[in-house]
Amino acid sequence: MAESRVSLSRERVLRAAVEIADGNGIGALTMRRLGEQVGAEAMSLYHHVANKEDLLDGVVEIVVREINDAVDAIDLPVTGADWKKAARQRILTAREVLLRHPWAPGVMETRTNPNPEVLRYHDALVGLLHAGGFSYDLIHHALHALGSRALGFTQELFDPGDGSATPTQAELEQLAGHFPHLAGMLREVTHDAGTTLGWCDDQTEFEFGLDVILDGLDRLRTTR
Amino acid sequence: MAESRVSLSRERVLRAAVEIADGNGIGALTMRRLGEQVGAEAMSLYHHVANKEDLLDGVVEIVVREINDAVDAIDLPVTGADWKKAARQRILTAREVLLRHPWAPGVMETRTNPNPEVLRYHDALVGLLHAGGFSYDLIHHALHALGSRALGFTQELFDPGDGSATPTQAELEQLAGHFPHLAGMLREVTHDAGTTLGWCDDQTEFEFGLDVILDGLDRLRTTR
DNA sequence: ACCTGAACACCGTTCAAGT
DNA sequence: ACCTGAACACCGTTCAAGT
Repeated sequence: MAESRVSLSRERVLRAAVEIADGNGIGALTMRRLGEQVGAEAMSLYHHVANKEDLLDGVVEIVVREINDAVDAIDLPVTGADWKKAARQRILTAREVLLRHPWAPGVMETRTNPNPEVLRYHDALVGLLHAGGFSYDLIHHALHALGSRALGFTQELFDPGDGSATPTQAELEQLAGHFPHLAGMLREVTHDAGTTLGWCDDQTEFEFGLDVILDGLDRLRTTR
Repeated sequence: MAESRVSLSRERVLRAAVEIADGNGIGALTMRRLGEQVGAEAMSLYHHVANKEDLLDGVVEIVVREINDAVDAIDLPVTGADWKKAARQRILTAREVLLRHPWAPGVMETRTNPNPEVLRYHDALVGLLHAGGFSYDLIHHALHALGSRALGFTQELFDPGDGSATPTQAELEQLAGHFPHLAGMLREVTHDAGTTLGWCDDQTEFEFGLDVILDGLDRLRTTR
C-alpha cells in the first residue's frame, strides 16, 4: 500500500522498510520493493539513505529504539542485590520486542557500524550494573559474556527438532545409528516432556541460559 | 589458480569454495568465481551442488569436519569432575580452527538445515557431559545455554572500539555526553589495560564467558 | 553423465535529465 | 532540493544443446 501524499524522509523510508520485513521477511526488503511501498521510484530512496548498508543500519536503529522505549518505561531504581531482577526484566522486555521482529537478530549480526540506539541500550545496562555494585572491569567482561543475550536473543545453530515437533520412533532409531548420545538425550527429554506440548521451548531455554550467566556474574560481583 | 585436469566432484567444489572464502572473504564466493577456481563454467557446478544454499551447507560441513578431526585427536577419557576441563579443551580447539576461517561463523548462522558434522560435534559433547555426571535433561539445557559458544564462537554485536584501538581523550569526552556510563567504563578499563596492548582481547573475553557458563553448569550438575 | 553458452529474472547503484 | 527513467555491472539460475 503506497502512501504517496506525504513527501519522503529518512524516518518514513526506514519505517516502511521495517513494515516490509515484518510482513514479508527480510528477503522482501529490496530497494525497488521499498520504493513501491513509499510510492516512489527506487532511486528516490538514495536521497534519504546512502545505500543499502545504511538502510539496514537505520532499520536496526528503529527496532532497538523500540526496545529502548519499552525498557525505559519499566525502569526501577537499583541498588545492591536487586540488580539481577532489574537486568533480567530489561533483557526479557528486549526479547519481547524482538519477537515482533523475528528477522531483526539476523540483520543485527551483520552490522559492523556502532549504532547509537545499541549504545544507548548498553549505556543504561552498564549504569544498572554499576549501581548494583559491579566494578567497571567486571561489567566489561559481563557485556562480552552476555553478548547478544543482553539484547534479548541468541542465534541457535543447533535445532534438534523444531521444539513443537517430537521425533518419531523411527527417526530416533535412525539417528541412534550415527549419533547415539544425541539420540539418548532426545529419547529421554522428549519422553519427559510428554507429547502434547513441544519438548523444547525457546523462551524457557533463553531464560535458563540467561540465569546461568546472571547467577555466575552475581557470584563474581561479591568476590572480586 | 584453476586446476582443470582433475574432473569435478562435490568434494573438490566445496574445498575450492572454502579456499575462496579463506583467501578473499565470503563476499568473493560467487558461482562464477567458483567455476573459475575449479577451471569450469559456473553452470557445471550445478551437477555437484543443488544450488547456492546447498553449496553453503557443504562449506560449513567441510569446516566443522575440520573441527571434529582436531577435537577427536585430543580426546581423553572423562569421568566425574574432569568433564569441565575436557569440554573446555574441546571448545577452545574448535575456536582455534574457526580462527583460520573467520567468515565461517557468519555463514553457520544463516544455515537452517541440520548439518551432519554439527550433529557429530554435539553428539560427542553430549556423550562427554553424560559421562561427566550430567542428566540428559540438564545436558539439553546446557546445549542451549552454550549456543554457538559450544562450537567456539560468539557473534559480538557490541564492539566498543576494536580491542587494539584505545579511544582518545577527545573521543571519550564526546561519548560521555550521550553515554556517561559507557564512557565511565571505557575510561577505567582502557586505563587499567595500559596503552601498549589492546584493552579488549577477544580470546580472553571468550574464555571468561565460557567459564561463567561452565562453572554455572557444574554447580547445577551437583544439585539437580 | 558431465559440461557448456546464451539467456532470463532479478539485484544494488550511476548518471544525466527533469521539476 | 528532490525525484525520475534508462542504463550498467553484477547476481543465481534455466534451458537447450553439445560431447
